[in-house]
Amino acid sequence: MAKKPDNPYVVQPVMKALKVLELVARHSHEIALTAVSKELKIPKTTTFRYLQTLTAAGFLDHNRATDRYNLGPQLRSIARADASVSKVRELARPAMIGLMQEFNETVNLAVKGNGTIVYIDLVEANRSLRMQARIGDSHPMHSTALGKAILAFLPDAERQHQLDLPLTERTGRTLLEREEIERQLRQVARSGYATEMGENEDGAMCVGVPILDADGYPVAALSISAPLMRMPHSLAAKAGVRLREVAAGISATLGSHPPG
Amino acid sequence: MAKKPDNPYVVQPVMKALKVLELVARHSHEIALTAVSKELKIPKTTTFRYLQTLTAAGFLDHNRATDRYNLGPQLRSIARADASVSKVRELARPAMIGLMQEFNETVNLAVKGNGTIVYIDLVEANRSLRMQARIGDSHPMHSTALGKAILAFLPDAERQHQLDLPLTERTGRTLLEREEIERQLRQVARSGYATEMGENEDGAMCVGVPILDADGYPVAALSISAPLMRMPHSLAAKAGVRLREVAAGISATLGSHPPG
DNA sequence: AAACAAATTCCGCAAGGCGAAACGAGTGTT
DNA sequence: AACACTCGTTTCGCCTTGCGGAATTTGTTT
Repeated sequence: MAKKPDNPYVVQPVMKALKVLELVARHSHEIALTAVSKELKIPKTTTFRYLQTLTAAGFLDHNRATDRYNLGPQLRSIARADASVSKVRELARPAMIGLMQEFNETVNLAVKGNGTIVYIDLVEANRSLRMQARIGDSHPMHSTALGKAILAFLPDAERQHQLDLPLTERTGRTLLEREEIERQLRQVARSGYATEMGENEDGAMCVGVPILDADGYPVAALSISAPLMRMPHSLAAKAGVRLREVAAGISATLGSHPPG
Repeated sequence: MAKKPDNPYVVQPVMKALKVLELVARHSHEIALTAVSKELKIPKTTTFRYLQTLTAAGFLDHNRATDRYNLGPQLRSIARADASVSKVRELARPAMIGLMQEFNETVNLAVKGNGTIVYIDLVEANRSLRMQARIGDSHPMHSTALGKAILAFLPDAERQHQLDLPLTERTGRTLLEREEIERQLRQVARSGYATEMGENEDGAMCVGVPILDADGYPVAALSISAPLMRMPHSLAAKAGVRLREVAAGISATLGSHPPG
């Protein structure tokens, strides 16, 4: 009876719904219920339910006028985000290695999550006292140089929205006053780089800059992190300037694609 | 008990599995079973099954080494195909309108399906006797100018594979001999355009040219179709030359993106 | 080696997915 | 205008099969 007895853990409704999703996607054009049902040999009622579910989840789009389905915003959004992350990571990696060698400190790459930044790559300095992050970790925006760099270049509305979220206190130095944060962000927008001194992790500091896409939107951020003791303000400023240059190069390459 | 009683036709396992897919995708990095389970408040066993299913369908990828999951090839493939189709359609539309006005005949745009071509756009001439295709229709490759244009520029291995499939006889004039078809395709490769005279639909003809991506792969084809009586060989040749120019422009714009 | 954590397997229950059939809306045909 | 047809939607009762707690295995850390 089972059509795919390969893996006993395969959930049939899910598998069949994915086949529906795939068929719709591969059709290159909106397709109707009956056509899907016939093509996949799945009873009309069942197909109907899957299409409804996929649509409710945003993976498909239901054209009321023609009663047909095609790819939905959710899938496109996921694909776009994934492509963006891959591309940034790929473009940034060589530059990150260069920066690591230049400063002999850990270099981090992160993208914007929801109220947080998520590390998507990092190149660690070969020192015994190293920094903490792991790929996939997420930290608050307001307590990291990576987050501040992104916040400073976000469209006003979105920045306000982010700052409206509750701000967690990571260390005694974490900035929590709205006024203070906004003042710093304006400064970041002017100088082009953000610094953070023990605001996210005691004894650690970070200098970060945004990476902008063709529309000037901060899709990611690049940073150098170090123990506070190894990175005085003067060196941090120097790092900020270098980061700004490097990030500008990456942004330019990203932006060379005319927006879709 | 039901979490989303909105739509009574929503299939819960499918919906929850899609949430899992979305979470993994949004995580920007590979994620482990337990993390997904905790995040979505879905029992570990169930989450496990969904991850297995999504992986079996190719939507996720399971990293055996780290026992973590991330986006799979299927999703990327769907996204790529979709983006490609959208982009070609968008780029080609103005040119298609121009061609329609120039020749006062229907202009068609199609992509490669599996052994077939699929119409993804068309601009119809305002004449009483018009051609037949509708967006989403698919026709055999070997019996259409669109298909021949694509076949002629396919890598050898793939072209052979396509021609190995059974060739349906659409009209009395449809080419069915392997030798004859291959000879024509070589001619198409030389001249840069393909013609078809009553081989797909009695009384109708078509002139088609390929649209190539940055790698020279024929992702789509552009054609002008007309009743045989209105388009003698001499005019068809003229149309072929124009189509070649127009398609070259579209191909160039497509190719301006360095490959990912 | 023990202790822990995470992934996989097992199993019985009943939630809920399935699909035949009926219904209704829309379209085209005579 | 009435009819026939197709396609999408809804209903309903059967019973498959998905669910999740718990046990087991795997592999990682102290």
